Amino acid sequence: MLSYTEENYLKALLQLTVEKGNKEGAGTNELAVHLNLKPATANDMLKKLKEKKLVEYEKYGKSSLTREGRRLATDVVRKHRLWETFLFEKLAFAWDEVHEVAEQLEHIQSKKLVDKLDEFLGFPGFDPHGDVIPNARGELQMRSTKTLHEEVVNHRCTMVAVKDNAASFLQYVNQVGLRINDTIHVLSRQPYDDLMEIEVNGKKSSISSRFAENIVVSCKDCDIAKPKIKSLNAIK
Amino acid sequence: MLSYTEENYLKALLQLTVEKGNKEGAGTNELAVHLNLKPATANDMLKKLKEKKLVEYEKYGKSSLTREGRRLATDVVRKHRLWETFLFEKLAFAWDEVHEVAEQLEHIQSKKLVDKLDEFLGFPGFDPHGDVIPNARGELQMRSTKTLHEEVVNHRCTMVAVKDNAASFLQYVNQVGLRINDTIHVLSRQPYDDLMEIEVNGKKSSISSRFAENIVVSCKDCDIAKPKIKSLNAIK
DNA sequence: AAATAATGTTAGGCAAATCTAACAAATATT
DNA sequence: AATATTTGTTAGATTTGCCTAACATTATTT
Ligand SMILES: [Mn+2]
Ligand SMILES: [Mn+2]
Ligand SMILES: [Mn+2]
Ligand SMILES: [Mn+2]
Repeated sequence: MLSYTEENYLKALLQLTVEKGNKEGAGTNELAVHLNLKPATANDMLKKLKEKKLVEYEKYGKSSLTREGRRLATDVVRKHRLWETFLFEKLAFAWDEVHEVAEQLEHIQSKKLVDKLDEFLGFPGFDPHGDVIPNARGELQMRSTKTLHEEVVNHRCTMVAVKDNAASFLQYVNQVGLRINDTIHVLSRQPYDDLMEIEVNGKKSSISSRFAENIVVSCKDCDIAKPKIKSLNAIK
Repeated sequence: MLSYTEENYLKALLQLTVEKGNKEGAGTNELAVHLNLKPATANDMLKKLKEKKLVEYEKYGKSSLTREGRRLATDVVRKHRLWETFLFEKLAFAWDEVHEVAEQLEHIQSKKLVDKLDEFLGFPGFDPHGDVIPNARGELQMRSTKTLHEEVVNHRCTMVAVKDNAASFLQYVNQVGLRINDTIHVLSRQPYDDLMEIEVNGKKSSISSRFAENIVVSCKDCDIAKPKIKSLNAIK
């Protein structure tokens, strides 16, 4: 059985590696900053989790999760996102309020509770921020990581998720009138500072590059331009 | 802010005093047994909670909650019972499974969550075991503490709650076919060992005194016999 | 009243998770 | 290459919540 604290370290490592596509692993300081702790503390825990065979750690190297560590971390993420969905869908929390409470709820230990909750919510695929909810087998599907910042002028794309879950950013997104699944029309982009003008539901807004980098989108217009079939291992 | 552990001590004291009508307070050993800890540990915590003005404690004396301690403890009980109701009503948990999970959920800190949950459940008055759910102001109403064991032969009474929340007892109650709000007809009682014969929903069962002592009932037949109005402070 | 049993307290210790301060290694800058 | 900066490690200390073992007090029997 993992402690509340150990679960948080595993989750942090998952976010710092797999989710960010950072294949080499996370550094001790990086981990400490992410968890709001001192590097010395993170260092102790990395050694402890290595002992438990949940983390691969070598002195002065980058750390990453073992298969077992990743499984456990994914389960914490699954619980986090199911609870966020519950709070949002059933208890009418705003999307900028769910994360904080889910940080606590994700540590409740009861297989049955998670499965029943999943069922009660109708086996949702995504949480209120558009993030994929891992399935009961602990598998986490990856999704488009393309951001609005990379979108082409004149294309119409769909907002699928937000990258930053901080309440301040989410409230700002609300203010702009953007919601998951909305269609965004990119009207223009200033070459100097990448300031974009967009239109959503008939409303025009100017958004900074920092803002645009935190909106994950998918775009049919782009997909048509690219070849549809990525024939990996086609030969052989 | 209270720790998980401190909350458990306050809740234990509430259960050992107010709920059991034990006005003088609870002893250190008693508290330790209730929490599955050693007396030395409970002793440390009593001193700590006295410092925080949540508990009244004197060396070699009985301990009890201060007004503030009682308020906080009642809030934990409120959360526990709301979560039990959620698990039972919304997630289809059996009544013998809810307690264990609620022991964890009761420590989640979010005023908004509790209020929203209460609303979502339709402001329930009782949990799946028939226990009163304290209101949002932290007030806990008292209810009948009369047990089936004290019931009169030939009377018909209503099962309002169970005293023992252990899964083994609750499953036994299921087996007898008893549920909250069922009408119990007391058919007979053996003077030697108080073994009772009862009838519920057309089904007859023999129950031990130990069993009967853990079924809380209310009885119209008895209430009619007694005077209805208890004129406290009638004079003056 | 004395002996016994039950209950409660203290001292000292341990493990988990955190910190600070000093030091070491790796990386970046000049 | 030398220096400076960033990153990582170690040692030692602290807090919380728990324990055991010894001792003290209170309650119950005889
Ligand atoms: Mn979140
Ligand atoms: Mn989320
Ligand atoms: Mn319970
Ligand atoms: Mn209950």
